[in-house]
Amino acid sequence: MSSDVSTTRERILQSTWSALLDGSTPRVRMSDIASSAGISRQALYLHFANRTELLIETTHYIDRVKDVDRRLARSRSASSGLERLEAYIDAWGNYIPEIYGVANALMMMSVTDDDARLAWNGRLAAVREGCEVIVTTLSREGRLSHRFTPLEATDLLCAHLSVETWRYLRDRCGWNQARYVEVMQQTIKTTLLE
Amino acid sequence: MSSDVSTTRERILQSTWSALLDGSTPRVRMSDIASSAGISRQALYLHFANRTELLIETTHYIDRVKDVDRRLARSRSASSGLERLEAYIDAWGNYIPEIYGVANALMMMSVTDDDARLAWNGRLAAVREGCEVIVTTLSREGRLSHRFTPLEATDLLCAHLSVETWRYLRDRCGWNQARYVEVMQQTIKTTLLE
DNA sequence: ACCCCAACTTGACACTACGTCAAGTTGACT
DNA sequence: AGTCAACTTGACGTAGTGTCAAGTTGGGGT
Repeated sequence: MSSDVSTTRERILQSTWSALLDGSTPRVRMSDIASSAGISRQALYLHFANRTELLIETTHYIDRVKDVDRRLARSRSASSGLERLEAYIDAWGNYIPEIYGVANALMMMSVTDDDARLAWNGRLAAVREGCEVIVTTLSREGRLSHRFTPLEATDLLCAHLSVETWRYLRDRCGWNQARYVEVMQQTIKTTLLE
Repeated sequence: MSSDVSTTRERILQSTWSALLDGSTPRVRMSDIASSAGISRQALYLHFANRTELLIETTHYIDRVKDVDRRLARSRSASSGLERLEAYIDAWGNYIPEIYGVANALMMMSVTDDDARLAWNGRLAAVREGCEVIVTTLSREGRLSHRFTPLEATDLLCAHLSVETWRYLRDRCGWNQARYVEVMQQTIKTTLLE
């Protein structure tokens, strides 16, 4: 029945998330996810058309479970540009660890799979939109550095807050999450503000 | 004869480089490289043990052809930390476009292939060593920001100069190479210096 | 009590790309 | 004329994705 379907579906999504969460596994296969969800590999395809769709649905699952909207709400509702910036860095910077595994898998699929590329571009566009609002607010308040155009400032903010930069400092350099956010707060403000 | 061997080998390395240089190709296959070098796919394995070895040898080929040592010499020979930093950002920032294709291919192989991972880690270690010298010099001169430890400053410098950040600003945001270097010069100095 | 149907299972297969193996061919040098 | 290194062709093994076909199973409706 339909409640069974949704239960299995949730179990698959949860398994996908878990499998990708601990970056230890180099490449999570469909069969890994299936056995971890307690079903056969072929049964995955009764719920998701292919690996890309499964990954995309998993990002939506994480957004729902971790309530990404609530996290970002504080930034949107802040009055000053500076408060918005600080809230955004905090919210997004602390959200990256949650979606990193799936994001990374999607990024790698983007090389060969158009759907994966589109989906990942969509996620980036959403982050960029958030950055754009902040930069516009800062610009209007005259707090934006004169060294960049608002467009460049948005690009730079996105680059600082990219998953790749997070991975570099966390994985490769061994920073802890709190220090990562702290340094990003400092660095981005030093870079972007007048 | 041996001069033929070296000619074929060079032709393979050149083909690999060219094929990876225009990021348009999603994933360059061994057969692509072979036909572009005018030999059979199997003949590649007479010159290189596997795809990873071919990629690693291609990075060395590029280093040789583009004379990476000469490019970095100006940074090493500069007297002040600031001059070293500026020369390094210029040299490395303008070297990234040359090795990006191969670097990216190596990074992607690193997920599944240990040799690729080791080789890429080695390249990063070399860059990091360069960054470390600069940060140490700046620190000794008292010009380093008090916001970070020298270790953190080195990490941040590496992150700013990472291939990933270059790709983000160049590919995704469409920056031109000159502006990328210019903004990196500004941003890194604003971030790291007292 | 019976049947049905959706969710699942098992097993087989096509596809791609890497890497290997074996049996030629070719051409320059001795 | 013969040898050897560089190359060719063709076949095969492997891993992982995705597809197909033929069962099995258990809960619900009649």
